[in-house]
Amino acid sequence: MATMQEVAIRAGVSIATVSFVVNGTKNVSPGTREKVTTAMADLGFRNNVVARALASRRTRILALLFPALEHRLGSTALQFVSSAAARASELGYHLVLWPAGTTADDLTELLSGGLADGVLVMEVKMTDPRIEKLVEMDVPFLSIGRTSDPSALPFVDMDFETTVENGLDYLQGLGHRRIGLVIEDLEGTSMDGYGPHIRVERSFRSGMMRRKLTPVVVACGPSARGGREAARMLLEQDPKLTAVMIMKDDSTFGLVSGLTSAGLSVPDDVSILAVASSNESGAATEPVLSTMNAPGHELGGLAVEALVARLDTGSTELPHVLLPCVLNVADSTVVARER
Amino acid sequence: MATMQEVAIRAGVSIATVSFVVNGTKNVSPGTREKVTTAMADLGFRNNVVARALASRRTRILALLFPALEHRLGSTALQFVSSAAARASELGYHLVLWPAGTTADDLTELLSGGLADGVLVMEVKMTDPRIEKLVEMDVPFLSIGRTSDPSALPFVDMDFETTVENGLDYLQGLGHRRIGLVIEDLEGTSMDGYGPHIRVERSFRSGMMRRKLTPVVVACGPSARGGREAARMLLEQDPKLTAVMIMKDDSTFGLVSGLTSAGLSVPDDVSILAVASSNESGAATEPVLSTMNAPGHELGGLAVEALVARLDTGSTELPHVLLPCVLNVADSTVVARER
DNA sequence: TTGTAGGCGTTATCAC
DNA sequence: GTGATAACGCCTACAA
Repeated sequence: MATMQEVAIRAGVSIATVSFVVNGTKNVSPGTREKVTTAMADLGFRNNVVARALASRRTRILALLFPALEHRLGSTALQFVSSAAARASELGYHLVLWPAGTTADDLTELLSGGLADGVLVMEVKMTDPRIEKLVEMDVPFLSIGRTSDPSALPFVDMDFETTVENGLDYLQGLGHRRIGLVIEDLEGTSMDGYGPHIRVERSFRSGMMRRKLTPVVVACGPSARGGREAARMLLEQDPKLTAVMIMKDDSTFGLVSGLTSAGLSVPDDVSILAVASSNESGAATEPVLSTMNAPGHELGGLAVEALVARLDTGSTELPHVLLPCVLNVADSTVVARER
Repeated sequence: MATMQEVAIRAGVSIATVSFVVNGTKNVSPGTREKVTTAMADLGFRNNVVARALASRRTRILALLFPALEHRLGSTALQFVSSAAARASELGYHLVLWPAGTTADDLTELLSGGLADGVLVMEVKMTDPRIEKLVEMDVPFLSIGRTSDPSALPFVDMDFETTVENGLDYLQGLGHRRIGLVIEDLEGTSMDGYGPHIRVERSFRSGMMRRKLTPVVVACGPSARGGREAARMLLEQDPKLTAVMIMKDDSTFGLVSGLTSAGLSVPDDVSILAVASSNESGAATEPVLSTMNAPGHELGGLAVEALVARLDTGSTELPHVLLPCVLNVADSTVVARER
């Protein structure tokens, strides 16, 4: 790991010149450029990220905050991360994942050195201390998901309203009129107030009302057991239910098995539509689930693009990107049949 | 974000003194320490990580490389990451996840600046270019998992041999003699040659032989479909199978359903033992699976400890830590019944 | 116990 | 087109 100094000496030029060719900051005559590049190659020069960061106040590093570690990184989150990393790389940035707690303390510590040029925040809650901290510290950021009042903040997010609406349209088109919704039970957890569930429930209720239908909503505990319990509660509220939308991948199997245990067949008696899911998750169940796939891939790329645009161009406009899930019909949804 | 300089001025001391109290590098009289700390508090001083890194050639950052992004981060990997992050934090380090590709190129770029003091490598393959690169660059690292010849390298890993042995003991103790193994089919993928599957298969075969039993091994494709297919293949090889060990969480449900479709009941006809799994994964199936839980939590902590020990004490000894999975008996394993 | 001053490896502003 | 040369913010002998 040679330094610029060493390269400069070997190339017989000044250290400044080396810097110019490394960064393309200024015009350098083909001759000296040649000398410098071969010197770099000979010495195996690698620009020192830390020194560069100190001098230029930019690292070309993007930090992706995720309170990970509390629940598993689902396949949609992974899609998001991976496409974000890819896009960042294309744009000349590096993406690192920061397993920061939900609190904002140790976050401060790292950002204060300018270790990252910008920050992506995942798993945003309706009111999120991290966001507040970022605003306070004046660090360029972009959130995936929205706080309760996101109008003044840059974000990309799933368009839950449209997603639910499309889902209801689809199910209604199949003749379903008694439709239930299963969402995750996050009361009392650190994820209480988490946006998606709230937005989905709200959209579901209003969408059903608008259709003159009665919304049946159930909160679902963890894992398969939670799903089975949800099935029981759903049937308790409406024994004649013919369709269920569920936004909780790890409980979907339990839901199916709960319905089956109750003597109902999926999809013949009850259709199931998994929301904010993926083909991969859908394939894990039998029958293969019809899903509304989370646009994790697109959002990841868009998030990075928006953030980098802000960084590179200094553009100050606030990106507000909303993408709905896209319907993928498989084997768990069929035409409604009265019971 | 005040600088040390500013703090020094406000406290009426030299910048060096501030540095001493910040780092505890030297003794400082209670009086001046007091002045400095209040000055820091007043100004909201935050140590600049980048500057510190440049001057001291250490960042107190640990990079965790994972080729993530190719398959989802399972719950055991997550356990690992989260406990590693926690332990790092306790030891005064920060853990960042680096979604580096399997290749070693962009890895070089970041490490060359000394951005991370040390590196943890996950998902190590039998022969791994990243490891080679790290050795070449002389970056302190520790791998989770082993290359094919790890004797000269520091690692922590699951003890697959013991795990399989214990699993076989347990099943044999229940009277099972016709036991199958399902492992992931990684041929031709970038994970081909990946250690765990190879080690597990090897241990299984030799363990069965030693018991004078006939090993039945099946490679399993992705998702539930793969599991069903695996069930078919297993029964094809031995229709009288009474137990199956499976190391592939996302296909376990498919395995169960495949066996069920074949008219076999789990666990009455066939016991199932999920290896390198977790209670969480086990609960996602019906019946709840007996599992051999991956020691992800312990390994995460140990990995960080070992790496930090090497960093802080300059200790040069090579940690070779092996931990077996621990058996958790649930509802999918019962006494063998002849068919 | 505290202060002085010379780096750490780049970037960037001026001159030339 | 190139080359000095201050920063960047902190660490750390070495002095005092």
